[in-house]
Amino acid sequence: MPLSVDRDEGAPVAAGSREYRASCVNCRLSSICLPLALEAAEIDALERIVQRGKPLQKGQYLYRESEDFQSVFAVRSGTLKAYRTTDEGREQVTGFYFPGEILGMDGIGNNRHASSARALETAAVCEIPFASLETLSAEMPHLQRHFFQLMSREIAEDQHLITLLSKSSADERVAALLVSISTRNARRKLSATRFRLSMSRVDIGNYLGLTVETVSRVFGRLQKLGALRVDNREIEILNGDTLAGMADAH
Amino acid sequence: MPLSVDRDEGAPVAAGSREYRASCVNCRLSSICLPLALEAAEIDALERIVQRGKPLQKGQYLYRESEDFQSVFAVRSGTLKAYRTTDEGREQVTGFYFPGEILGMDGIGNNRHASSARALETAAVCEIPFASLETLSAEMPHLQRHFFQLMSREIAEDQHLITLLSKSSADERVAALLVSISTRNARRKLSATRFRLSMSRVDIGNYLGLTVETVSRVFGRLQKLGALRVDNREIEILNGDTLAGMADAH
DNA sequence: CGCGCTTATTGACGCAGGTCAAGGCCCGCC
DNA sequence: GGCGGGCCTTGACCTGCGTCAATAAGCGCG
Repeated sequence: MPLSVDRDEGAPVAAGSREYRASCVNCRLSSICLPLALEAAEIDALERIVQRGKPLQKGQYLYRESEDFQSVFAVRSGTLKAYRTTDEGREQVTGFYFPGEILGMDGIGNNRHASSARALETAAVCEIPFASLETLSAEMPHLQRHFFQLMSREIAEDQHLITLLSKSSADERVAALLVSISTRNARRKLSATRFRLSMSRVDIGNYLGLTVETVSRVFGRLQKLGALRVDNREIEILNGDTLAGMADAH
Repeated sequence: MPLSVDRDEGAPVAAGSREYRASCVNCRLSSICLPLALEAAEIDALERIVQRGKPLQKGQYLYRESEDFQSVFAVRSGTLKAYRTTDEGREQVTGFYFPGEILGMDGIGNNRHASSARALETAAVCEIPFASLETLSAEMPHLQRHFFQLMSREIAEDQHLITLLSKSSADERVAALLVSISTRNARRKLSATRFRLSMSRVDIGNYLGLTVETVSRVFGRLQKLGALRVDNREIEILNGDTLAGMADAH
């Protein structure tokens, strides 16, 4: 019996049509995605540049490494992973993206995507053409600031992951990921203690610099400790403090 | 006998006064630091907001984690390291910054510095108050774009480091760092094959997620392979191809 | 509703790199 | 120029996680 069910969160509250043109105004995620300080007219202007495509199926690419960079994307529903492929063909997952979060910003630097992104489950995204965003930012200080901030936070998060990879044990890494997912769920008013992982053990391991086997064993250990209940991809956090303690130990 | 000597590179070509107000126009690093497309009037405007402080001595802080964020900084001479301290007091070096490079951008996200920065040797920096930079960016599209690009590249570089930490052996990590330093030297018209490391083995190890002992052993191995000549902090790259091959193996 | 594939768990074993310890060297300072 | 404290190297040993292998448990699909 599943512990929880994720629903389609990005959809405007009272829309439900097959049309993909939803509005930021009605979007439940706008508080995460947009600068709070925008005024109605500004949201309107922004709204006009945002494009909505048809949903991505599980496994479909949103963009691929070294493709021309045109847009950044906001997740409306579902989860995506971003990853880079090294010359020798190995993958490194660089992030998981949940509803309300923005991805693709690593492509701005040299006008081509520095990573690939694909859907971990059926997912919908808003496309934000970067050229328009730049123009608009020059006119709307709040928006400009917001994007500087978003990018800066991405840097700070990457640095957090760097620290994790460089200094933490397998247990600490997994705990940190679970805490991160839990926190981000809470931000989206979902349960912080029960959720379904949208990513496989392989993806988790890849992201955290561990093998599948190790991830699996860590889940086992955390369960034995009573911090967690794991039923395949369903997770219940039984002791958030223990977990948080491990997550930023060291 | 030292293999090479680094000189003060940031100084304007023909200045040499004790005054700290130098000009971007004369700065030999402007091609790295500034957007190429700026016009004279624009450089002038930028120039007016840039502040130059007195040089930092080795070990001095440029800024500290969780201090109020006011400015980003461009390195004029010397080298700095940026690092974060985890709750338990461990350090993680997140980057080394050479002349022409910009640091401090991770503080924009929540108006406080996400890392600390200190000088690895005597160093001079240009301070760029971020509020002024924002205002100016709104008026100068090239500048706005330049900063978006700088931040994006920082993200891409962090992701590179993530991959390195997650997937590479000790040898590969050290090789990658040396290649990176070499490339950045070349960009600044310094020797790509002979240079003096401004950071200690401890810093290198910390940055790469290795212990000092391992770093030392790797230097030994690379030397035995004939890829390198190491004399304390003096490095001579004897076989760049071997090194580059190792750096992005995997 | 059962076949086959992908995903996850569990165990046995080996090794890269961490840890501990000892000794040498560089460099600033008196 | 000699003293002292950091920095670097080297060796011996240990361990956490990777590797390999076998089994089980989910899940789409006919």
